[in-house]
Amino acid sequence: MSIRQSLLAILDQGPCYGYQLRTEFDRRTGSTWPLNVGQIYNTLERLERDGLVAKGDVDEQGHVYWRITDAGSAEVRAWWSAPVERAGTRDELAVKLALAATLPGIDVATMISTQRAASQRRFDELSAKYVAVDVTDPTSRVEALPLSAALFTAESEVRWLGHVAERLAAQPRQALALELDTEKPRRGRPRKKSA
Amino acid sequence: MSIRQSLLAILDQGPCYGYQLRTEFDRRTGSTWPLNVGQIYNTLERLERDGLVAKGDVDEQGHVYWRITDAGSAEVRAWWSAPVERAGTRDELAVKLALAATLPGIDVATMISTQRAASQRRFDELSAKYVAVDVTDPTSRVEALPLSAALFTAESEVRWLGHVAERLAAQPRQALALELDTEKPRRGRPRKKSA
DNA sequence: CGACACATGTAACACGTTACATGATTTG
DNA sequence: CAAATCATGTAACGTGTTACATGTGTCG
Repeated sequence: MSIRQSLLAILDQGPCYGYQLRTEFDRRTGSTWPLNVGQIYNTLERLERDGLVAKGDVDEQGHVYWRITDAGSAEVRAWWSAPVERAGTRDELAVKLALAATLPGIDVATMISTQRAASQRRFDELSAKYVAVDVTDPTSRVEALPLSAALFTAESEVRWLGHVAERLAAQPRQALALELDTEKPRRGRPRKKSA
Repeated sequence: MSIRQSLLAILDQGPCYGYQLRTEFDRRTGSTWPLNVGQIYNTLERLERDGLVAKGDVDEQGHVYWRITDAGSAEVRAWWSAPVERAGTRDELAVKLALAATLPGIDVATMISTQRAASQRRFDELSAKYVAVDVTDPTSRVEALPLSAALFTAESEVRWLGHVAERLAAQPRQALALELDTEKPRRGRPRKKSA
């Protein structure tokens, strides 16, 4: 959903052709999340299908311009004014840890420390890059934003893993482990729970 | 990729039938990320296609059991031993903010404070739930893990937004804004950059 | 000429998501 | 019987991702 919205937001500034959209997206995100050019054309077609953009003129140089529709602009306005919702988003690490903690026979402690080391390493790398940002260079300045996002995420991950490790260590080994439920439930409507 | 791996990890404990996998996933994740039952059967077919699971016996009650293959087990082992990679992951909020900061005419400050308020609200809600966890209740205990993950994420988000707001406030208004590049580049090989 | 960047597109596929169809079984 | 749960599946669709085909124009 992120690419759709991004292209739409850029097109809301004025008509663009496909390749240009890639360029614009790239310079505005510090080339942090490279975008395959083909993806642009796919997405534009889908946006057109949904009535959010329209295929416009072709200029002397053969560039195919796309312009946003009113419906598209409305969607962009909605995007800017509404916060990004995180509820319900499956986070691979969280899922993985939840399973590691509840499946019998998994060495959670090792898993956590491995992950923690990786996250810490990532944090260190990002940290080094972040302090190296040159505020006098526009390109570098733009990179700072995505960089800081990743940095905060990594830091939080490290702290969360620390927190979890602590909590888990305080509990009897495998206190959370749940065997597979081999008891075969009868089919049919279950008995009313006795209050 | 998260569902695939999850089902595989559960199946690595022993054969399960489809509906059971849903149940197992649910209880192990505190029903935090509800899984449509249909998804299970889809995913199982795809796992079978990839040779990671095999359709096994049907028991007296008509349950269709699936078992993991050696290749599947190997994949599970690999999953447990390797850290979750975050590099290259597009984060909608980060992308959105990067665009908000670099597209002219967007009120970044408002966007940030709206988002910050939403994230803070979410943090507060999760916080309340987290302190209400009853460690004596197995179900509640399991919920704590996903809850804490979301909690740390929300907290980090709030802090990041604060950080960004601060940095942005310290700069001249719209210092990052980049106009659409309307200069039409000639096609063809570009001139060598003059060092 | 050859390499390379600019530029547009297509086709296929991955995973995740939902809606729907179907039926068995049991409780109230 | 009706409602609810257990249980299996199918079909369609959404976004994102990649590989590939194709062509233009310029620089060295």
